[in-house]
Amino acid sequence: MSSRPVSIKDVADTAGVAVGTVSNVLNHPSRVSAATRERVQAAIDALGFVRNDAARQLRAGQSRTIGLVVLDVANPFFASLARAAEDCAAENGSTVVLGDSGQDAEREARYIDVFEQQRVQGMLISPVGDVGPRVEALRQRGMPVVLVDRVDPQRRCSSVSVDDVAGGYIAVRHLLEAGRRRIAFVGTRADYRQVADRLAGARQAIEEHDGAVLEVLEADAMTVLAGRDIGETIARRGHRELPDGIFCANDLLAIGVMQAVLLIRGLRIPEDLALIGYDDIDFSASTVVPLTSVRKPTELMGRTAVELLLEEIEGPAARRRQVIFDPELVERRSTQAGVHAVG
Amino acid sequence: MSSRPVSIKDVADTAGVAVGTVSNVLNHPSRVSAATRERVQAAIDALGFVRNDAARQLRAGQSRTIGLVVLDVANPFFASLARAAEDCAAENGSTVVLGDSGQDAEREARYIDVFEQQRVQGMLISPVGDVGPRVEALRQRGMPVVLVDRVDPQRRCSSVSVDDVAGGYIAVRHLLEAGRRRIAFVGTRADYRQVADRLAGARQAIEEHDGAVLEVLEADAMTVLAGRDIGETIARRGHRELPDGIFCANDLLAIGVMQAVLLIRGLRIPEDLALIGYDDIDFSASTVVPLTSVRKPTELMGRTAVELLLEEIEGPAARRRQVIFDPELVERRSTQAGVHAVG
DNA sequence: CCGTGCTTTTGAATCGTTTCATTAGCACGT
DNA sequence: ACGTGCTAATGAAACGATTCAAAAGCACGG
Repeated sequence: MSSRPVSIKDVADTAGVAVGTVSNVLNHPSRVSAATRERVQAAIDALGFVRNDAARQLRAGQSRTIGLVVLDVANPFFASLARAAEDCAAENGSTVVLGDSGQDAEREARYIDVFEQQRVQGMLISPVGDVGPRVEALRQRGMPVVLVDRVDPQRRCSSVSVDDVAGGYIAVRHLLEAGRRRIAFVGTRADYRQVADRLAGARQAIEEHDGAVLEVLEADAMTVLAGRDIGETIARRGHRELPDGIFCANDLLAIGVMQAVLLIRGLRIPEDLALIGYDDIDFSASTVVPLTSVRKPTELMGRTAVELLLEEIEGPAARRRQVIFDPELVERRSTQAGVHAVG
Repeated sequence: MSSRPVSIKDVADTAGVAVGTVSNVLNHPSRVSAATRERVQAAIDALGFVRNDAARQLRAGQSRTIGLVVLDVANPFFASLARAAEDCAAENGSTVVLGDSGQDAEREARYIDVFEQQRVQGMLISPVGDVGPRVEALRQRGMPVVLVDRVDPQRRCSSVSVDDVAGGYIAVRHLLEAGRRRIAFVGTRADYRQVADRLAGARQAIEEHDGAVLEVLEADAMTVLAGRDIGETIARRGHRELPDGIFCANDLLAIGVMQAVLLIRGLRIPEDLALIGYDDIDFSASTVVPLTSVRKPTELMGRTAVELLLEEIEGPAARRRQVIFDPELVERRSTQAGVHAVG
């Protein structure tokens, strides 16, 4: 039974060198002669020595860890953002540890506290509610913070986010370019700013195009079921009142709409009706008619967030930057051009 | 500009007490008089003191953190397992930090190393490949480890996992109880043990039931697309060769099969064909015909994993336990009883 | 005034590493 | 033999918290 954890001192004794030498083998191998290096390495292996990060950090005053607090790991957006952040951090010799707040402000606070006590190099936070004061306090104590998927209205810290107005614009312009003119927007009642932004973008695209009209349909929720309800009411309309292009505020709604219009009325997508969603969830590639969608540049966001953070870690005086990405269109069959059955 | 991080010494000076007293305020408030406690607290607030976990840990020799290494945070199973583990850990005064190996053995190894250097209390690992030797080494150095979603063949450490044979059995028995007799199993060629186990369970249920027959259909992959291919070949069969119950090795396959049989042949689910999947992914509740599925007791697994780990942390001599859960059936319309159109 | 039995406070020692000024060792030219 | 200029190795100090034996403070009875 192992009695006591193996320390650098034990290694030094076994190898017959001073502790400083062992430390040098670990951190500055070039300063140590090859022979000694080997002897020390042998002792390390024999004893199963593992560096104590607490002591190392205490002395160094800094760790090589980045804390990432996300709203919901189950959300593929955050999952793949985390993946990208980890990759980028690894390339820079750091490690990302993940905390899942689960949309709970209390848990979020706990993770922020834990990470601060652990003296992480910095934090990436996708905040639940208003973390303004909290972030302000962190910054005052010199902790670098970058907001993810949210901008700081007061520009106190850097952030990466996505322009949902641009996303809505892209989506509807795509419908217009495919020859559609009677466009419907399906979303909830501005619960989220995001929905309102997407609608604003949609309006903008419509206004730029003579003869295009936009109709707004309000769903109960952002779910497949709510989408199916909307789809059913659309499917029951007379031929003249049918839209020829539908933009849904997220993919779940779009999938619901698709299920309803295909099955109830037997409408054809995209011939009778072009359909576009938002978020590009995994499933959208696998629907009966593969769904065109708008997606955030997730990997890019993750990498950029880490880069902004490292920038600030290296030069605390660095200017705060709000990086706002444009989302990108993912074209699939649901909006295929050239098959519009002009009615 | 803050010059130097605030230490317990600074707090002591400001409050006019000794460092030991400040430490006592933080860790054993009852030992300190109310007046002093208040004075110290005021100093802490004024200076914005945050405990240095590295120093604390160095002295204490142990942290209050549990490391969780998962195969893929984007997988909802792990996401919700992590959530449950966090809850359970929080109730016991610990915090879970998450590392995503992304099915990459190298990243997995990195996280295990980092967590060991951080001297976490213990680790929960859902291993990529064979972590036998690695885990063995960890254990030798006294690091408690619990495997998740995998058993250690050599029983060296505790584990929580799911009995996929039982899952396959439950699924097919459910079909049989709904009056189906010509059952088809859709899966891949034993890529994963899991698929083989589910098939074994299916066979077992069939054997217990006179007059029931099982047909095995081999898909190219565990995807919606592969399921659609299988569904198409089924849909093209003559009436007599049609199965009346299909068990798919996962929900994606089942969804593909559903798309194909509904659209191509216009078969009715569940009247003509009962369909059951596996995993109970979010989407299965939202398919055109809501899909019956088999799910792992995710939350229970997360909590149990943490409990086993804590058990071992508290009493390193505790017996290793392999906890194997039975999966549970989630009934939805795709297997609804009493609507079988007997052919 | 002093001893006794409390509670409260003190501060040095400790954890395991890194750092860095110092010493040791060695080769070479004079 | 001795200084010079290297490289390699040494070991004490420092990081910031916790712990704990010891000291201080206090109330009270004799």
